[in-house]
Amino acid sequence: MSTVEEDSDTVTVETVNSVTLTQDTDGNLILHCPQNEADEIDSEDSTEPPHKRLCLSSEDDQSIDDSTPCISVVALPLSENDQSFEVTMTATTEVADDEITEGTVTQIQILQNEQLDEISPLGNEEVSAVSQAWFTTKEDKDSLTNKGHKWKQGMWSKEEIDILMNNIERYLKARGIKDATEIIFEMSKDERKDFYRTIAWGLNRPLFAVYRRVLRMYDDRNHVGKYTPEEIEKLKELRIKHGNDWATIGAALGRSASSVKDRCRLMKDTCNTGKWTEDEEKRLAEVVHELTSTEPGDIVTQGVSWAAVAERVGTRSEKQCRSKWLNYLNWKQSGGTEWTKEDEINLILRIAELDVADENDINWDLLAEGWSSVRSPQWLRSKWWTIKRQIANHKDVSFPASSESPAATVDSETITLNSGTLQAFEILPSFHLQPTGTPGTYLLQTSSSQGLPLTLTASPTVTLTAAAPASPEQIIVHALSPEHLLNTSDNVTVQCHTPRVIIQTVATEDITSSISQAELTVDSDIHSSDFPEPPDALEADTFPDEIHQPKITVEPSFNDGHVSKFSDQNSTELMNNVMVRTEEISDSDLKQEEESSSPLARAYVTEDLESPTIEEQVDQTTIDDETILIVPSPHGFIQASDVIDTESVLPLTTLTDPILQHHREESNIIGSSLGSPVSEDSKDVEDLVNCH
DNA sequence: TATCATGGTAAGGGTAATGATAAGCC
DNA sequence: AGGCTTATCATTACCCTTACCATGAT
Repeated sequence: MSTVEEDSDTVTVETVNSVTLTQDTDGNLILHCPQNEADEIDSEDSTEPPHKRLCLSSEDDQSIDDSTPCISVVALPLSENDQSFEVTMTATTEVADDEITEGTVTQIQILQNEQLDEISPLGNEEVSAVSQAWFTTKEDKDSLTNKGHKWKQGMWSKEEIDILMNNIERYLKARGIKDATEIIFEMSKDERKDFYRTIAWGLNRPLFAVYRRVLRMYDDRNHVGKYTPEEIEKLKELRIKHGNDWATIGAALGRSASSVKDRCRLMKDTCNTGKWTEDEEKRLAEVVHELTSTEPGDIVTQGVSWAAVAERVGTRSEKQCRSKWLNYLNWKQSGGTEWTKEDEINLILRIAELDVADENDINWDLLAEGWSSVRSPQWLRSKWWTIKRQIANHKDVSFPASSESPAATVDSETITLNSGTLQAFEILPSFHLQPTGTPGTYLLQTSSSQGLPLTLTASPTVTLTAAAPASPEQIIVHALSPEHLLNTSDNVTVQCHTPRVIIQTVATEDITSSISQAELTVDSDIHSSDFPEPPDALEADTFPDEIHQPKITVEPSFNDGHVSKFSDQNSTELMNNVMVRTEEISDSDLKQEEESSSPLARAYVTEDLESPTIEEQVDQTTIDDETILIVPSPHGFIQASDVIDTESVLPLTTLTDPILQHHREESNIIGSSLGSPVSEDSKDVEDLVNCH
């Protein structure tokens, strides 16, 4: 039991356990409390959050008066895996920030979540064995690992930086210090005692990592930018004069010590620039193999001392050597193949399949293994980064996290390719693809009148099925009569027998041109009987406050179809997948749409560019992995705020046999126009409209 | 004196972004 | 041929970990 108090006031917050009190940007106080250890052992079933144990009391009953802050407490269980919970407290009378002194915080900030497993009975000695320990040696780390500690490594996430900044901000306020640089660069060790420990609260990083991060952040000689030729010249002189005294050199140049150190690493009098000569490449290969005791043709991506390699190569820096080797030479030597569009899609699919919570958790070595067109794990990682960068908002897109904040994770992934293959790849915010109680099972929620192009099977289970596209360019036809959805129930459960749902965005002109030369694919639901009944948890009571909205549950059944499946075999297998596709249309487009009542302009069609006949496609539906669903949105993706009227979505009924029959007749002709990207001929669109 | 806590430096492996250039397309 | 776009190769500023050291307190 620990006691938390606002030292300047009368309110005491008591809990049976240790708590962490933090403050968010809105000024709300966040009380974070780990569940009592005794309750949490293997308690998957014990879903009762411990918030009932919280109690607020007044420290001094007599002192209660108008100035006593009234604090409301809301307990928010965080997740099923995290036995801790979060409490948001709102004070109705203002609690000044500087009243929360550092001393108070020291008492409050005892533990945060399950990683802080050494609960101190007194509260202020132990915070985290990780964030409070200055450890850099292997023994220290092994020791902590053996005790069951885990900590984060690698690049800092935005969230971590936010926590750090908040901590620093609070520290400054508590001490009445304006600028953190005073503490970091001017104060003596003694004066800033506990500074780093205090600001490391809530961060699951070694104290040393926090220290480094803070130094860099507040060093105004860092992030100065590109070195000018004059600076380079001066740097060379200083180097001769001061050797490896980076601090002195940096001070003379107005750069940080690490900056000048790093810059010097890139400079070598004997360094060539530009294209590598054959001789240089040959030398590099020989040196790498010699130093790593490997043979030409072996794949070497780790354990290379690049400084030593560069020394031996002579004409290139360590960075140049490393880059050349990992991005080209090793791959070339070991008989690598060219990277293709299919590889790109395959990469996206495989990463999606990994279902990792953090991009840093991706094992690139494993992913690259046996993939002949991947030049190295490092290269693959940068390839992924390049793909991601092709979307405008990639910086706002967080990687899907599976367990924390369910609604904000899966639904925010957006990966757009501007190549000719996939126009986009995203899980739409509007769909609220929310994890349910069943692992791997999500609730896909749509707006109320939205008719998704789904194929209904036995009610209430709706089955997503896919026609088989022959290439990534294909759009698969799928539609669902809105009446079906609405008649069935307000909550429709859809089970999807596919590895994943990809929600794809296409521009209006893209789909128009697609339609113009498209051939329709017969809608096939031959797998409908294979699907198990949905768990009860997915029924109507899942979202009691939104029962008027159709809900579609998508249950991915991840298979082990990996590189081997996609890379070398017929591409017809490649996109036998379920996709949810949206269209990018402007508001005026929507308006026009309503006026003209021509939803068929965005019909669900299959653009078959590679399969010669419709029959062949139907046969391929036996390998349904993905389906494309097309839903219009002015944003290119459906936002929660989008109002999607039924009119703007093609109902299933318009894709019944007459149309399909019509296109079946034409398919042999159109199907021969392989790869032709755009056709001005809009006959198919007109046909669809007419049929409607 | 030995040990620990704390703060610090240097080396080097690595990432993310940009620049330069080649290749492809119209 | 020339301009434009895209892909690839090369470069570099910055990031992070590891190993090790210094110093003062206990």
